[in-house]
Amino acid sequence: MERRTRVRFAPSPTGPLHMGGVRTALYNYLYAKQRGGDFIIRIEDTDSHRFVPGAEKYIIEALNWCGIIPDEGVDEAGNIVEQPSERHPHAPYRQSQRKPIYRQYADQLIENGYAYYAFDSAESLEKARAEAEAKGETFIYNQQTRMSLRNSLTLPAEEVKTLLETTNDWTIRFKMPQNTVVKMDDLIRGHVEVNTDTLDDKVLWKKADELPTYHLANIVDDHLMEITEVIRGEEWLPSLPLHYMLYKAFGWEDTMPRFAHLPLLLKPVGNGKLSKRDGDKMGFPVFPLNWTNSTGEVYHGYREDGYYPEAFVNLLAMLGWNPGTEQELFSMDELIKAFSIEKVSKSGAKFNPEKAKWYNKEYLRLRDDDQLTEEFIPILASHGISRPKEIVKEVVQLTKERAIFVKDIWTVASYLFVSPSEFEKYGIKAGAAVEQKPADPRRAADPRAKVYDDTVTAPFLAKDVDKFWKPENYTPAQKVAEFVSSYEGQWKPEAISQAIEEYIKSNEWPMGKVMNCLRLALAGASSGLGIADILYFIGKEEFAERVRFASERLNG
RNA sequence: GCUGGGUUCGUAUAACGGUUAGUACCCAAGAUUCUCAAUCUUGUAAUAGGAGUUCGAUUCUCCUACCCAGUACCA
Repeated sequence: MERRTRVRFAPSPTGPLHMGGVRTALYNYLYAKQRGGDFIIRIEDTDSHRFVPGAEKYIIEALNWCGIIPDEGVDEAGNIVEQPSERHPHAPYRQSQRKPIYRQYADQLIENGYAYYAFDSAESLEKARAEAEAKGETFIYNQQTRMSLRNSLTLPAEEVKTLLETTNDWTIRFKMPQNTVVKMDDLIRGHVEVNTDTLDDKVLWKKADELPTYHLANIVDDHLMEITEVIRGEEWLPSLPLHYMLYKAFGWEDTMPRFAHLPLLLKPVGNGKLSKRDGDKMGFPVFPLNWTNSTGEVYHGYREDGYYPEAFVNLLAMLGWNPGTEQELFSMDELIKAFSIEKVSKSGAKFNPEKAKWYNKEYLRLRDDDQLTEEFIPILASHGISRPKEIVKEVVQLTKERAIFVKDIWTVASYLFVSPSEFEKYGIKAGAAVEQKPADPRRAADPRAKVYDDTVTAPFLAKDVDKFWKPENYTPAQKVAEFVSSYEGQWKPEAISQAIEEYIKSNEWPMGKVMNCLRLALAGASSGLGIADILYFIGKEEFAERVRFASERLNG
């Protein structure tokens, strides 16, 4: 009979969830939702030493921000469920609180000869490893070595009994069978075979803290929670044979979940997987949300950097998966429809921060103007500026195509609100909007490029001053300012633009140079919005005033 | 080292034995515009190497190289 699809995301609360983890959660979620199944959250905190306060909350909040809402394991208030209920029948969902469950399963394995007690001290094993390494070998606790170590297979039954009763640091190990080929199937990688001789006798349970290790807890919980597919990171692939053997040892082969091992997320340049350090070093977030570690260091999050959750989810979905069509923009609902685990690629995906920005740009364009305006007003306020909504909306409509993030609208339009004469007061840098382009690493910088000192001409951009603030340009520009002051036509950008152009043409001035010179006076740099657009927003008086200020500052 | 996984333009990927090897990001050029941005058009650029199987291999097999993961009483 067909079982209801149930998948789980099982993070360990050892720190903030990074984007690779979010992607794993996302794929699980998409898989479940497509099949009308359940997406479950389970916290794997069997290692108390690595517990990090706040990590669990962070994980839930991050998933929530992304719109990845668990069906089971997390309650409405965003807490891990501790008491069973109709909706959360398998509570608690935190492994540390499921402590009483596991021991019986470890015992069952011992009774049936699939596991044994091991009394070797951590020190003695470490010593054995060091000795093997000195000889250029690797020490493995397996069928070859276990008969010469201290465990219930080698010690007399009496002694085992005494040790179990009197000592406190023994473990239960899986008795990996000899020379057996484990045949496994992975939804992404296909058929994989491994000989058990290359595997070791993994610790399943530790007396010292009365807790199972990952392997035991994971299999037991997946079984009890009726998980049908395990979708997890590639780093687990080497453990898959052990997990297969465990299902077999428990006699749960009939309900064993199917497995899918996801490729890793790699750093944008160089080799290796994406790590938390990479992001801040290369200027992109690695985490969904900001995270402050115990030493007060802050790691950037996509949310705080201005990404829309829809864009973040979309870009994550496309990292290692594609629909086989040329569609790139997907809403969550579209992802749920289109997703297929078979189309997940096998190889690791290098993360491309430029493409990430592109996604956000696309989502920003898709935004409704009113909504975008609401999002921009607080940013404007944070720069000390308040304007009526209708005005802000017009600015937003005019500039949104130049922005990747909502906050960019400020960078691109700040001079519509603030005169260059007050740039310093508001912390505005002329030409900031065009200066952010990163250099192409494939192209060497031109050594002949002229270097300008912006501090000399501030708030006006030095290289533009050098190029456009010349008598043959600013004399006409000043005339245009006079013309504008007496302009009585329709107050629409198109009409204003037409009038100014006609005026310049009638005087046979060079259009481009005069316009750029004007823009320098109005915006502090020769790049930016159209002159008529600027005038439309700042008004005639301000227009004249800015030209006067520029003349005063730059002439002579 | 050993075991497992992987390898198509710089990046993400498409082509599941037959294509002029496609698309997107990036980059460049042109068009447009008062500049920049946007937009449109065009362009640069890839099957890691070597053997085989086949009428034909990006695709199947093997070898080599390189990359990644695992190799804990961590997950």
